[in-house]
Amino acid sequence: MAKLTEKFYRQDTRTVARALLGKYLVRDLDGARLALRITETEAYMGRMDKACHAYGYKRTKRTETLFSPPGTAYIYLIYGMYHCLNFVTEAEGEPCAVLIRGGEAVLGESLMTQARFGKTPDDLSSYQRKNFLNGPGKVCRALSLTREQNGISLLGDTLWVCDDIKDLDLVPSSEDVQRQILTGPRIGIDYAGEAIHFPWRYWI
DNA sequence: CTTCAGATGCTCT
DNA sequence: GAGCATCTGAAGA
Repeated sequence: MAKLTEKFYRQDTRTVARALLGKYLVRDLDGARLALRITETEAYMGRMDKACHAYGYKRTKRTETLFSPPGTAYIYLIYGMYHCLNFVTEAEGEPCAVLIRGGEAVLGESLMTQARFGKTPDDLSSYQRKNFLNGPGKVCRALSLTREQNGISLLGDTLWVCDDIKDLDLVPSSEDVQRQILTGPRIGIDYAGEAIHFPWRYWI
């Protein structure tokens, strides 16, 4: 299994955020395998980024995970009922991360729709189908990720990223080709001062 | 297609 | 006590 290694995550956070686009996020759970193709990410640049939870090396119980080695999953609760999945990046001790904002289901879609709506794929509305994984809370719900998985390693056996769909014994579709990367400001960070406008959101 | 209100609980000041 | 890296269903255009 061609799992991305720590070296991949130990790069500039924006480089990682761009490189993750088109790669496959895999979740193994109770003997089942779920996978999605990553289509949207955001870079959170640590000590000098007012949008980052650990801005100025702020160290609290919640941000402790950001100080873990690159390749660690940082998962936190947001708005009382949703979760956001991040990958810790850069050298250990630099509290930087990439937020996984969106994807496309590749494997285990029916388990994902059950986790999201308690329905089979065929029973989704067209609106639900069209907007299935276009948000960080949706990604976590579909993959059954909560704070219980905060701090797990992406080098382990339950959650990881691979480069190529063939690593999952699946056949590439025309949708899987890498398309042009677009950039823009990050979402939902109105508190972040000048950092509001930094174009550190990436999507394909 | 868009807007809108409401849900819900943890985190840090 | 305030605010939050959000989502959903319902209603309107």
